[in-house]
Amino acid sequence: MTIGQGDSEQVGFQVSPIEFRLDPASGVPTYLQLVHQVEHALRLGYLKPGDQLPKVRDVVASLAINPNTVSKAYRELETKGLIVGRPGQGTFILATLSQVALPELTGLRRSLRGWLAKADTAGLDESGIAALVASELRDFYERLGGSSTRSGAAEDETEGVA
Amino acid sequence: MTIGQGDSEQVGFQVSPIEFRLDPASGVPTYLQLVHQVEHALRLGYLKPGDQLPKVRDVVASLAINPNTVSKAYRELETKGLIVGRPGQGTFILATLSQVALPELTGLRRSLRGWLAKADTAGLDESGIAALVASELRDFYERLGGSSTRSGAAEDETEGVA
DNA sequence: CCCCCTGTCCTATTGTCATAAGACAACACT
DNA sequence: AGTGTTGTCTTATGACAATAGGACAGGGGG
Repeated sequence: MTIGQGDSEQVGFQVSPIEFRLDPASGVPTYLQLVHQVEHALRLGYLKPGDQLPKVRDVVASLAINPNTVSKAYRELETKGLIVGRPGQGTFILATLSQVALPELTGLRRSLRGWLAKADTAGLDESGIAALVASELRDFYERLGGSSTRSGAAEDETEGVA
Repeated sequence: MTIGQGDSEQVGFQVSPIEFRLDPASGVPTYLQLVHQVEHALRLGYLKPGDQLPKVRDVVASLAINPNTVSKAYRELETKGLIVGRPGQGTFILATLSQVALPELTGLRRSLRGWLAKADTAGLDESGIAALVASELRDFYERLGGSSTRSGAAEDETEGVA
């Protein structure tokens, strides 16, 4: 039972490997939160070309928002060339934003978890950690002025970790 | 009498120890960005009770925004009991949100900087780092459900990168 | 073929954000 | 007392976000 169309590859996930969440306190528009979450997943390799995004009506049901809001988010992602919507089938990933190999990313993730545990132990709560990270992240890239140790230029959107 | 503890000297800073910044791409309303920045500074100890915030008209001048927007931010902070506005004088910090002693926070900051450098070297750009941090931060507190693990002191430096 | 599912589009309405321009009230200093 | 500074408030206007409700178009399976 193959799900994939006659395309060159197969899917593997009928249900989406991503689950949207909303943070009403962030102040970020709903449609932008959806956009950011897809972009984040693309950067971290959680989503790859061919993967299917949640169906519009599913997102509507799970988040209790308006179809137009989801549509606006998907439209924005499609404009960027990241996804494509196919009526009757669903919405699918086209490109990737991943920059780092999986193993390296796993290492970074693990050490970051260690730091988080340490921050938690020190008494910082989620807001405090977010504040500290946001502060250092800003300082870090302010000091660099855009020049990374590697190469790479991208000045897309930035998302406050708050 | 005014609220100032001492009456002759309490200053030390005519100019505020905080400087507002705006990120138009974040989607966060301007007035909320100001609110968040003050709260962050309070959590990290950059601002303490008695400190003076930038004058409304100064913020207006430096950020090129409307006085009403700054006023809305300050009003929100005043409602929360964090600051107080005194006509003719300025706006001042009332409470603190700091949760961690300075030395511990400094340690956390240092190891975080190390991690950031490592992530940068690995090829992650600002957006990628923000994505990774946001992802792990969410996972971390999702797993805890709100219960912190603070018991002992943190002594081990986060792995790698000194 | 027909029906259902999918994404997409339309109009209208409501609420919030940000702006402009001006006025007022409390305080410090001369 | 008078002047200038500072925070606060009012009114009106334009833009955007999100909603409701309905309609249309492409694709697949019975």
